[in-house]
Amino acid sequence: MQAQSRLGVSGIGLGAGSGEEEHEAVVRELTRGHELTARLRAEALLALRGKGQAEATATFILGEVSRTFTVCLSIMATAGAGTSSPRRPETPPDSAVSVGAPPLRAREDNVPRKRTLTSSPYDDGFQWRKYGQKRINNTKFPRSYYRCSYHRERRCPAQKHVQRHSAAAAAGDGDDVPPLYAVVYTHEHTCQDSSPNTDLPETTPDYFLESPSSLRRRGAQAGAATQQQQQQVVNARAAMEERERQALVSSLACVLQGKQCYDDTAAAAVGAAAAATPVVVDGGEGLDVTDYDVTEPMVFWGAPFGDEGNNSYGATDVDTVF
DNA sequence: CTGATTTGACCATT
DNA sequence: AATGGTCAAATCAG
Repeated sequence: MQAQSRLGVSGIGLGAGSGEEEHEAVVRELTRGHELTARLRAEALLALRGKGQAEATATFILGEVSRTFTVCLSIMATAGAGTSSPRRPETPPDSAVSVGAPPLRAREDNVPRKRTLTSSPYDDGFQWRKYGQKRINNTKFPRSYYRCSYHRERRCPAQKHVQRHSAAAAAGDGDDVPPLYAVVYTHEHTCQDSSPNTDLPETTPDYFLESPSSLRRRGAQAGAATQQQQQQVVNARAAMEERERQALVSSLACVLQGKQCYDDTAAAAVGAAAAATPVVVDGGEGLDVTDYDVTEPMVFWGAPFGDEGNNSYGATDVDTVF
């Protein structure tokens, strides 16, 4: 593919070019591979959506491939850190790049944010629920606001804002290049941290147990469910999710061992749980499928991005800067 | 019937 | 006042 020819011209052959050039070439090719893997992943997930084990297997394997690229890039970044010349930050794959343009001013709320540019903003391994959409000044496409689907029942604070990036799409290689979207993530997911209901307060507000629309509809009715009934619902959900998780673990164990898994129950559950359920392998070590997402290693959590510029993380960036 | 999405209104911040 | 972010009633979809 293109990568090979590029390797050739960049003189990465034995003894050719400086070490720094070689380093940059390797990073460039790894980045390219990472990017292509992300696109393949998006395509595969689209094609295999709802296909149960096949979907889970593809998710897992492509996640592993992606992770491999990530590890290599990480190693290369570490190796390159000692070089004398100042290195600009690695350019992550365009399928999930840290948005490089104008640094963002810290917000009052001090909420950690990360920005990515991706062609598959909805296949990030988490389940999201849209809660708003807004037209942003001087941009062609509206911005959509999403919250983690477990925002309510597990009080997961994760949010993301998705806005199509028109300039990047227009500058693409052709019609077959998928449009890019700027995604801003705020807060980390906590919905996978622990058993779902242990950290709920004794008096869990109705808000966290039932959907707003459902609450509204039932609000007029007299008999709201007792807290005990609500807790039973939470426990039941947690038990169901735990069963799904166990099924996913056993299925992925089959995959890891190169065996076909014929457990229908497991296979069925995998389809439902693959996207958002952390996988725990035998040693009890967390193996979160979502960690393999290309967005993870190339962006970071921490203090809000940047310390200057405007307060609208991405308003103008998305449509005009790229 | 229930959960998800849409969309205009409202609020907070600059 | 302008703008972005969120809320919540209305609506849609399975």
